[in-house]
Amino acid sequence: MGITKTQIFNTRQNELATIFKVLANPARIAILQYISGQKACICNDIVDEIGLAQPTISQHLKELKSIDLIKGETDGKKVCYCINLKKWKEIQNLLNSFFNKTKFNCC
Amino acid sequence: MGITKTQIFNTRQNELATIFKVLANPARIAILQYISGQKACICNDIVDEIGLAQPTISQHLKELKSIDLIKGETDGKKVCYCINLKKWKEIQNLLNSFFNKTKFNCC
DNA sequence: TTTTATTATCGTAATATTGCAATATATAAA
DNA sequence: TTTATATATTGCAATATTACGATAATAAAA
Repeated sequence: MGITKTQIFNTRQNELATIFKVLANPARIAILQYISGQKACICNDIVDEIGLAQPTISQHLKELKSIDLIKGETDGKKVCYCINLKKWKEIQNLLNSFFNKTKFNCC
Repeated sequence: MGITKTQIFNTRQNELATIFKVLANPARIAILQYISGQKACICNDIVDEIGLAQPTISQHLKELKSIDLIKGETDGKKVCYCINLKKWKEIQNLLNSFFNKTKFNCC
């Protein structure tokens, strides 16, 4: 036990949970907010801005990439991280659809 | 180490992360969807519906209650759980605000 | 009061997450 | 080629989460 029983839930429920899980960390929220406010998005700037160690930031970026929320473009020895606008809107729509589908039949 | 460094993030970032964390589990997604589709929301029905043990469901309900997403009304020896409409919309607005504030200056 | 039914809490095992030091990798500069 | 810089990966310790059996608490029914 201790592991989430994904088998007993449907694809959409697991997909939603995965998206929420990626967003469920203040460092990743801060990274998204920082990236979105920059013209050039350089990873080391994020390390300076957020105040976590470089490997930690790198790991958070990897998790954000895992659902395509950001994309990293290699530019020499630097990597430019940016919001993936298409996926961003897609996820916003998915979450709104979840919130809107909920009806209020009781209480 | 191992603990999220909430001190280095602002209140809004931590609040968003907390909300996302509560939603970051397929069982809790399924519970919310089930509750929202019922006229009378009885905890034991949820146990039968979801397929997790009663203590596990009880714990998930507690987490959903922790951010006021649902409210439980005692009715004899049963408890009627319902979506808290006010908070539900509040959270939807908060998330949309987060998604909309993000600008796309690069890439 | 005793029994039964419903939900909550406690304790615990298994697994996941967070964060960092050390190190690896990759590319540019010297 | 060697050195310096930027980012990724590995390994590990601390903590958090998930799930459930056992049990407690509460209230209706007998």
